Amino acid sequence: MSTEEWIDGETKVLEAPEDHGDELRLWLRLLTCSALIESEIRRRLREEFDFTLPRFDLLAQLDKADGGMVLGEVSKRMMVSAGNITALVERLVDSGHVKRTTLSTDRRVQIISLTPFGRTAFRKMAAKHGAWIGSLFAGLSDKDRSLLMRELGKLKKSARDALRGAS
Amino acid sequence: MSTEEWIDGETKVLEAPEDHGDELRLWLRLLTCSALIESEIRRRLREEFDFTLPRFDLLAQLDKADGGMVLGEVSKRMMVSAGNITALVERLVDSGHVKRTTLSTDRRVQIISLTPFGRTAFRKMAAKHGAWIGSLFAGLSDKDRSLLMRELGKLKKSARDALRGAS
DNA sequence: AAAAACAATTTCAAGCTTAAAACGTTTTGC
DNA sequence: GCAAAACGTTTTAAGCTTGAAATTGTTTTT
Repeated sequence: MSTEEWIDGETKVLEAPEDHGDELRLWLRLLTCSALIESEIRRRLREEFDFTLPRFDLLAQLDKADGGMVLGEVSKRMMVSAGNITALVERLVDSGHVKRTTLSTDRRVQIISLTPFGRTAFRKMAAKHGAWIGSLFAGLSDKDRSLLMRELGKLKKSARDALRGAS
Repeated sequence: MSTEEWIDGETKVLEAPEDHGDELRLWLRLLTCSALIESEIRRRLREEFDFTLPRFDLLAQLDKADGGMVLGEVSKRMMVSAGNITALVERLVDSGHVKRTTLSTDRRVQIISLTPFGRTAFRKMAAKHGAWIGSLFAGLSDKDRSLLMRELGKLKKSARDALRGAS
């Protein structure tokens, strides 16, 4: 075996890893973690409160914002399409958790907010939700958590940067 | 302020952090990362191949398994309900990517596998898919990736352990 | 002030997802 | 051998999700 051949072999391994195997495995594991936790949260919300995760998420957005929120803002924060929000809000209004008003100065704009009933219901669920998440993450030390937080921050930035570049 | 009060205050902070704020922020960030990456992958699959992510994922499972796969196995590996698979497979059979056969020794069991067309189509998409993931993760160093992999491994274990304990 | 551009939301069609019930099929226990 | 339990899959009803087209309302141009 000549030196050239050997170096070429190494070079290929080092400089042309075009299969992205590491990244794919990492992505798959990230997805597994999300799916595992998310499906458990969905199950418990349904069993204990007869509620769905999208409904809970929307209420959570409204609980953070006082004075209500414009539909478009809800859509952006929840990272779902605008059309999605329409039906979701419709059902939450029906069930009495949310009320909607049209902005008087711009009649295109819908503002939604929690009803007192909605706020009470949300607070009750949120307390349990926090405990569930707590128990699912209980196997991680403080160090693990802060490490994970930091690394996910880097990933978020990496993905956002890639999106900016692509669009 | 008495010593008792002061210690009690500290103790509360150290031993009774019942709001789970850290864990919730971590969970939210994990979700943000998944959603960001997943929606981009969905978008590109649709734009470049007119394909959906669930269809791609199912093909990926079949590509890994040679000799086909039992429906129940597909369902478990994809972490989706059995009823979901039925319609998904139906559409993939219609589009010619997948073929299905009934196991002769147990007529309850359906085995599905890639058609040659399906395999070709999948391989083409998978190559692109790998590159997309690669670019979305490009901002992470090797060190970051291995760290993230390890920490997500711990999270996976933590969540699974919590699930075992709860059920 | 028309006309055109832009904006926020809704509607629509298609597909995904779930839990629960139903349907055949196979295995188990007696 | 046969009833009952277990199993793998499909069906069903309800809700979620999307992108694109349509609707309605506002602002900008001309």
